[in-house]
Amino acid sequence: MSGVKVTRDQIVDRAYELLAEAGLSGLSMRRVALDLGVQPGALYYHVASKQELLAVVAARILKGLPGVAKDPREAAGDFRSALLRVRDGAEVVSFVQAYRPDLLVPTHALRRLFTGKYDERRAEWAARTVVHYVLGFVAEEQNHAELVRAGIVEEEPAHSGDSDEAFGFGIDAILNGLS
Amino acid sequence: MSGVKVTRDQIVDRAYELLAEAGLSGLSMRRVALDLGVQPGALYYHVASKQELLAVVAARILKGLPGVAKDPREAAGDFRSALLRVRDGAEVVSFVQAYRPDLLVPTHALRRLFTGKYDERRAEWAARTVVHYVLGFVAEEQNHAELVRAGIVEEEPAHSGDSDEAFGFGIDAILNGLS
DNA sequence: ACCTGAACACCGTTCAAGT
DNA sequence: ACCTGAACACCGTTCAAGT
Repeated sequence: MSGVKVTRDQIVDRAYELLAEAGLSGLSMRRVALDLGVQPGALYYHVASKQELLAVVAARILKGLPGVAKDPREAAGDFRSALLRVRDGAEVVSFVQAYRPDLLVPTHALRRLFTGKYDERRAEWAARTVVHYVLGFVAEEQNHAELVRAGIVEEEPAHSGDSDEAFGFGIDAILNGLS
Repeated sequence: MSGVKVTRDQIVDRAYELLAEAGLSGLSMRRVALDLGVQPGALYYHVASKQELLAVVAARILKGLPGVAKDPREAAGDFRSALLRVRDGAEVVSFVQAYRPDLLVPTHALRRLFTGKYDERRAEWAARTVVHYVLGFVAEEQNHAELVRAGIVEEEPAHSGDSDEAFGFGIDAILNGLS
């Protein structure tokens, strides 16, 4: 009836907010449409598919990450922090890395940091090694958090600083081995 | 009408086959029920939820992996091979690692291998570092493969041995840094 | 150009009722 | 004990028709 106008930016904004608030299972095309006061089909005039939408959302998750990082350790930490800011952030970014690897800033930034020590091929591999570790680590953190939230799994008594230490242990080992 | 009997094993078997053949998007409770000639609701007498079913399927994916591996490098390679044998294997195992970490053999095996060099906490961290890397690496490999299969992304001309080399580069660096 | 209305082909899960 | 039938509350995507 009404014929409300929607922009691509509004769609991306709402999708990002839904992801942050409700996680990946709460982010549906139909819910985005409902929140924007529009029929589901209307979204497909602005966005080709949910996958394309997720790619743009992933880019937004990583927006603000330094294109040129100081050192790899800090870059990995910033990467993890950005992922943790949004529910299921690692899963979304992990998918997009396979979908549109060019959209992901951290890999570029890390590759540049290794370009001095290695040839181009190995610098790429080194960057991906770090990225894979971070994504794997945070994916487990967030999957666990989702299960706790759903009441399927009980929270472990281990205090939260523990996972920071575990994360640090891992990248230190990796960066150590890479140099 | 008919009242066909189904066992939990049949359900798990069919779920595993569907995953291997059609990937995670092809594995639905309704499809499993259809293939077994039973109504969807019947499955819930044998299995609490799809998540529980996935946990058992994940255990089957990793079945046959040595509980006591020779060295970490070989253990990591075996782990990757097992994941690659089934479509979306890494994603399924990644989820189950957060759901029921106790079910996963490779983490145990790797932890044991590090128990000599480290105290208990660090041995656990070292094992998880390797596991996170392997899961992250294979998840990207398989996500990419799914997108190629769906025709959403074109296959890259890089020959397949390349990813073996990239994988080896990563674990070598990690294991190097861990010792 | 952009949206509605309505459909298509699906999901996971629950539960009274049947055997 | 185990299954059916049927519902509940959803999905992503397409597309003729309207404005």
